[in-house]
Amino acid sequence: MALTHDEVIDAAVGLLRTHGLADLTMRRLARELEVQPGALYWHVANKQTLLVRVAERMLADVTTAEGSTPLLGIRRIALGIRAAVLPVPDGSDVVALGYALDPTSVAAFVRLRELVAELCDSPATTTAATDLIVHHVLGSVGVEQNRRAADLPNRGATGAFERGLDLALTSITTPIAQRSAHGS
Amino acid sequence: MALTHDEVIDAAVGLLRTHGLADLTMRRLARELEVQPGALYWHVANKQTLLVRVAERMLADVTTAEGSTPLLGIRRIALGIRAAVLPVPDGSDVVALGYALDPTSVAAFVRLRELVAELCDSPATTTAATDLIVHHVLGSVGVEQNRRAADLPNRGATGAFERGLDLALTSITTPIAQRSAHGS
DNA sequence: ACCTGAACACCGTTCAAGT
DNA sequence: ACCTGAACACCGTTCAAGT
Repeated sequence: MALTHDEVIDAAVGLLRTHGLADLTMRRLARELEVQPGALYWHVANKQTLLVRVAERMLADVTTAEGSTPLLGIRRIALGIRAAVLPVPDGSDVVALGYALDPTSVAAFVRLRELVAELCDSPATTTAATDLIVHHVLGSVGVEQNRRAADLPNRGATGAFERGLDLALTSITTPIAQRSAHGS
Repeated sequence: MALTHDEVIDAAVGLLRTHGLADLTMRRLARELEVQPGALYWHVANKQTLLVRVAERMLADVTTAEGSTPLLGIRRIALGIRAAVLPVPDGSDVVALGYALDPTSVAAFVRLRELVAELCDSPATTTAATDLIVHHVLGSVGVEQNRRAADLPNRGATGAFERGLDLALTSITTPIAQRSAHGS
């Protein structure tokens, strides 16, 4: 019975989850699915777009349920994304690629931006604030995952992440009144 | 005459600058230096540590000169890191790896943290704020570089980056008084 | 001390040809 | 429509052996 696109993506996520990016190869994936490597290219254009779909799938279950306030909703989604990506080796690299190439393909990112917009006074500020939060989430996870892969300690990473997130959130709720210096 | 460690790193930076990570291979590097691939392993332990040295070299010339105020100094270093990394394809990936594995190996990161510390009331806050800034810089550059590599537009990227940076800086100078909601 | 030669176990992608 | 077989042009790393 014929292979489907979804089976390919599911197998790719499984491979990433258990072995990391170094072992998520087209050839290994083909072996897992018991087809020849060339068969995959009927279902996906190339490895890059495969990875974008993998990112989508990884974040598909992040809850975007209504919260009491926009700020709490933002916080919950940020924590949700972190929780979804952290256990998947090299997950932050894959999701960062997806965010760069197609930020609207992930519901959690779209919902995050909507909630941020409720607290911002212009689309430009909304974009800047959303990016700040997403970069912090993916950057933090990336550091943790790179260190883990190199057998380095991650002491206090969760606390540091949450403190950084709160700083970012503080800046969104701070009126334009107290603005810091603008150089050059 | 014998190859030196520095010649290897310089050639690696050159390869990255002109062709990106996909073409920065140990074999290609060896060809460039007119040696056999195995020869490189006398000078570097493996590709991963080579990349960490490449990151160091990329940021070696970022100016950490004294500014009038800590805030302006932070801003200048952040812009300097961005300017150094942006023109090097996949530079943000390489530097992010370096920041994760050995954040003290880059003078610009160390100086950035010192300046942030002058505005923070605890080491924990200093860490969170420094990470927030670094993640924003590298995340922004990463998005731009991934999009460029995929022939996607980067309209208004510089402005969006600076707005995000200013949000992050605002949060540092905002007293603990006006703190945003803390959930769960 | 520094490098070559040669091997080992892999890659992503393409494409004629099969069913 | 979907896949095989086979090829093309590559990878990182190791290590005996040479100088």
